[in-house]
Amino acid sequence: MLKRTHTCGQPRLANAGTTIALNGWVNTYRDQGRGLLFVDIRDRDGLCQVVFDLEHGNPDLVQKARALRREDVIGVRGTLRQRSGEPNHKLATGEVELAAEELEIFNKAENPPILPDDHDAEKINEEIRLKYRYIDLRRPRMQHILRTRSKVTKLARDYFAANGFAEVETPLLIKSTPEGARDFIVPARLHQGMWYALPQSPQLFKQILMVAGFDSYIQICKCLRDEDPRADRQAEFSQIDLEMSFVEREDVMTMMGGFAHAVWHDILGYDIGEIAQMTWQEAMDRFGIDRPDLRNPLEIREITDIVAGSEFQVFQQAIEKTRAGRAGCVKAIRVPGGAEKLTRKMTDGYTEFVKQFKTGGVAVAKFTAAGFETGIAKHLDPFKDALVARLALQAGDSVLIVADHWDTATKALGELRLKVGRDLGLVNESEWRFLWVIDFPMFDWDEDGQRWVAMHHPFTSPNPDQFHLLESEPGKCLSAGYDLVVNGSEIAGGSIRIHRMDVQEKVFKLIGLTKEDADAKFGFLLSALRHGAPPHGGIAFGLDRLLMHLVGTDNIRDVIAFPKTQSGGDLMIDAPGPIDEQQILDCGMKVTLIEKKS
RNA sequence: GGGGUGGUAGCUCAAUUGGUUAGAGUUCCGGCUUGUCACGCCGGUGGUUGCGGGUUCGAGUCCCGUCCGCCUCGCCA
Repeated sequence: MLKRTHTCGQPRLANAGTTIALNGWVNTYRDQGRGLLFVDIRDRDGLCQVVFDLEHGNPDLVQKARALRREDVIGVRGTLRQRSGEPNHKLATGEVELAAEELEIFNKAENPPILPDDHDAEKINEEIRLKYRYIDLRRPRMQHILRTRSKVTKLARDYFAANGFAEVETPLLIKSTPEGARDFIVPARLHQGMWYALPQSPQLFKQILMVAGFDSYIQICKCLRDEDPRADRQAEFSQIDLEMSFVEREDVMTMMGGFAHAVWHDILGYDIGEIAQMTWQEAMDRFGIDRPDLRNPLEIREITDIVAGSEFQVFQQAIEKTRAGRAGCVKAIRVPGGAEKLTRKMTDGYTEFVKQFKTGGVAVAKFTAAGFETGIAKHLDPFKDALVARLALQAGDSVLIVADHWDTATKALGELRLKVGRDLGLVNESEWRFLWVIDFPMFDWDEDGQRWVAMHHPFTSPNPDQFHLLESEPGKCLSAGYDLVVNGSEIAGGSIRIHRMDVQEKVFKLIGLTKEDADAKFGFLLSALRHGAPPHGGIAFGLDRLLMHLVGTDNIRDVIAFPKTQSGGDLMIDAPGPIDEQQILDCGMKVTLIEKKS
């Protein structure tokens, strides 16, 4: 085999005059006639121009090279020389070329269905790219992304190892849990009729590792949740998972903040500085979302108290609503200069937009020196002075108003704020705005189930000063959870855990888990808590989403080597697929599909 | 489970109101071409219009069903 002496991105003018060899794929070829042929050879780190000509090579060599086609795999040996033509400044190797003296064709390639060309890739149907993922991954962009991913995981191992963390693997075949996402399940052949579940996270195992005295644990692991994917969500995803003993909230946040700092510094050369903190309540009030994008200057203000006396039916009806113990509300966004910037077509679109969040629409009014104009102006005029003060209105602004249940209005305006910000170009895309969101509520009231559900997960501890609310007013009890948010995206989330059994039992009871159920599902955890559990807490960093930010993509499939589609399929290996009858029988089962109702 | 959108040559797209033999660029194949680098010039191959049914003298186009991709709501402790 003709082995390489360099990779294709390496040759420089300083190497000119030496004999080198390259291995790689034929990226393109440019045949200039019988005596001269250019071939760009590509490997993981770049392109280098190879020249076949009659001055350096013999006629047989040139003839052999003329048969080369895109994606053939070759080895070339020859003399590196300065280009006699113009240098190509688009290539790192653009000043030199390899004058070929020897060519080995390792493998002729069939005419490729797609080419590994970043220029084309944006246009190519993703379905085709996923089917031929081995060609798509040859693209420089994809090589860069997956190598960045590798750098990040190495950085994580180095950073946490330096801080005394031990990497411990937790099992993939575990037991189904009642709370949370739908589990992927696996039949247990040796226990016929019984099932394993694949882990949604190593949560309970890492807590038990704390009880087991490991003190500080890290794992870069796969997590599996059988729920519908999104652009930034896959059923199978990776996280950097850690847990620490003898710590309080700030200790975990400091440790993880340090990691985020290291990642942005080492990968992007960017100093993220001190990470700000904000309570969940403030985030919801000002931004309508628990992961605010602070690059967007628009803010939400509640005006329920101001318009409480309004005769406007929409306001009245909203205020009279109650749900989950919260009164309905009227909230507004001031859009600076909106009177001119927001067209009728846009504001009509906004009403359609918010309907998907189950609210009726958006009321719009312009504000001028003379007062409110258009839309619901006449309903706002009676409250003009108070509204001007509350919203800091200036002539030329617009106000967007939603009146509904508290959670509906908050969600609708939170999403609308993002959309208006994008539409008007208010977001500085080159900025990084990090934020810790803290003081989450322990529980959400589930209207359908008429019970409390854990907002984070049921092992999250209340904040130290909140224990007394656990039984008296669970709805007001704040947790010791924390989310790390960057540019409106949650990239890490965790909490201080409950380390005392009596507290854990109270929480289970609150979320409607009977003692028997709790013992059956989590008996091992309760037992562990009785046998010397240290105060502990942890956090998990979403590796895929982290990479999306670092490489600048809004498609999670771009940062996963072999991702799945929205229907959970792998188009390359054509999974999922059927299994042999015998495989089913081995598990003591037979399969009967329930017919879909039409 | 709901909403939206798309599927035509290997790839990216076009095709008027339902009307001739479904076109173009590119890949590929052949020829030409000694300084190109998204090389260039000439010629050629290439089609179950996702699949199944229906309406019609006639369907890529209209209707019904179905499969697949993407976006999204629900969901994601």
